[in-house]
Amino acid sequence: MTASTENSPSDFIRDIIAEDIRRGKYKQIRTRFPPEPNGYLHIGHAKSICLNFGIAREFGGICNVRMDDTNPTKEEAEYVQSIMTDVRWLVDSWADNHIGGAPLYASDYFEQFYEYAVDLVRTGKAYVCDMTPEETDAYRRLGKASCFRDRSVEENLDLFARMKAGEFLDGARTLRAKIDVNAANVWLRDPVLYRIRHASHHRTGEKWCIYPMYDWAHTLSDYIEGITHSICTLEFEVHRPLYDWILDALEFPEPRPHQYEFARLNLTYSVISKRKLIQLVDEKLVSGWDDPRMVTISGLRRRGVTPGVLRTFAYNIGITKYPSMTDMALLEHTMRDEFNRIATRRLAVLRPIKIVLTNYPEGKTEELDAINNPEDSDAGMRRIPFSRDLYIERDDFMETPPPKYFRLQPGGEVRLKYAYIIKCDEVVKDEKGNISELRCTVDLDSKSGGPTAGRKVKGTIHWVSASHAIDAEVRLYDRLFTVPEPDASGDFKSFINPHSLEVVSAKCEPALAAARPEERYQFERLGYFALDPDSSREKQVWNRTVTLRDTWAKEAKK
RNA sequence: UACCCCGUGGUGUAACGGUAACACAGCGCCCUUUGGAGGCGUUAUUCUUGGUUCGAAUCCAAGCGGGGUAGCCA
Repeated sequence: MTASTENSPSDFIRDIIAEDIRRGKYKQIRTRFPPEPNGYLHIGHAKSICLNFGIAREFGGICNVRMDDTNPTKEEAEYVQSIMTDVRWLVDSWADNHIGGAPLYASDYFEQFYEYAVDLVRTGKAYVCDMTPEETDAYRRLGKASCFRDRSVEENLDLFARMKAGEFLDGARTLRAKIDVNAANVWLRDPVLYRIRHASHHRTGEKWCIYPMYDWAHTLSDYIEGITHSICTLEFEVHRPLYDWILDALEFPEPRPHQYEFARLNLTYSVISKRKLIQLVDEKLVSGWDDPRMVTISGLRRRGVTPGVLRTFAYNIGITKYPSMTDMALLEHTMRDEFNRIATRRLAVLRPIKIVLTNYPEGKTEELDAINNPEDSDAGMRRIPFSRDLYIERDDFMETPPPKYFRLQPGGEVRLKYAYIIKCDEVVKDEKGNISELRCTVDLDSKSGGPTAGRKVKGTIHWVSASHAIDAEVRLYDRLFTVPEPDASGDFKSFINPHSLEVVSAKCEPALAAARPEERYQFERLGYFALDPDSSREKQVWNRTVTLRDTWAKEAKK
């Protein structure tokens, strides 16, 4: 039994919040999820969403979704759409009443950011700097003051206004905070607050040609929105003194927001960084952002992963400051655990081999009872047609089996799930020596519920009636990479798993014709499957979300 | 190099000064009309060394190891 999201999570951030509440520091908790709209959301974002929305719902607060759109050269409206789709899908009924009116945009605060910047200049806490980017870097590394550091307030005010008015070229000047050029923390060495970019912004168009930097925009956005706990990943840890400096410099009253950092998610057999995901898409190594092998939220969704799985996974991995590497097996376990409870069982044969039951009447069809979900008595029963000609899984027959193989073999018996015990009498081969069909006899008394139904037969296999089966395309997905840490050494793309997708033509039991995209299915003995959006009325397309645990595969390897 | 952060079984986490717990993975057994699920069992000098304390995974110091930052990206 795995802990579910109903258990209240506990971590160092929630401890701090609980203490803040106990001391009455804030009237209401307000968190935020601040993606930059320059790519699709991935499973690492899912961790952050579960954290921020989880806190909002546990502490009766609100979580804002805010587009951090301060760099017009990288951001696109297309991404805003995909981000909101993913957030809403993940948050759904779990916490949708804790969403703070969505989405918000940092770009909506550009005017306020500018006014605050003017305040800063006026109080002598910021100045316009004419150095080139290279000079700025060099001086910062040396802890040397810019030669423009001591400009008068009047000159700074004038220059900043003219920056805004568009009088200067890209990169010609910046507005910098006047803090401490010698500070041990480089983010305090007079960081840039504004840069000049004559570029069209996806929302403000041509209105601005100066754009705020992350620290300035983010801190002020948090303050403007009344964020209480601004939670980000570890790489922003060294920015925290700047975050606090800005709040101090503007003399904002309490209650102020506070920044806390946690470790981002690392997952074995995958790459999570946006930069690498975009490479996979651009170089056509996957079919797109929503390729079911991608750890994007859209990819996982298409693969068949549910919001509940992602939430439980987030709960299972916890929140810490230790940069850990989570085993993909934990994600897979979370899927199996959830799907085992909810998935509807069906029979499907992925790689069919035909069998003929020589002593079963030609033209006869029986309807056999089958259980929809042994883990859920409310799921009920269905009937499966049975006849003389069947398909079974190619893997479920071996001419010369290894020890402990207890499926079908020449002269051997096996039980057909929900049906009869059969015995293989003859292996029919084509001219090339490939098996074309197996001829078997049925123990007609051994039907489930029949006189010899209790006979001990070691193996039970799935099957489907040949004349009743429906055809479907099944996409068998596996891990995208062959090594646990694809980006640990060298080029991650050289570790792509060539077998991460295999497409087969399957034979499915007729009940599957009524399958619904939102429902999860277990193809018995094979794995969990979900309908792909590529499905049409004529032809279903199934995605394998994850296989069942397979202890035989392990045994066979020995 | 400087500064910051982090070190608990193979992995991820818990234990909040009172004598190491849970999950995953692995291994073994039982059960099974899914080789699934389930059940039972099994695996630990808490990085090191000092210190504080009746008592330290927990507090302090140093060392070692790992990560992050040093864009006019976020």
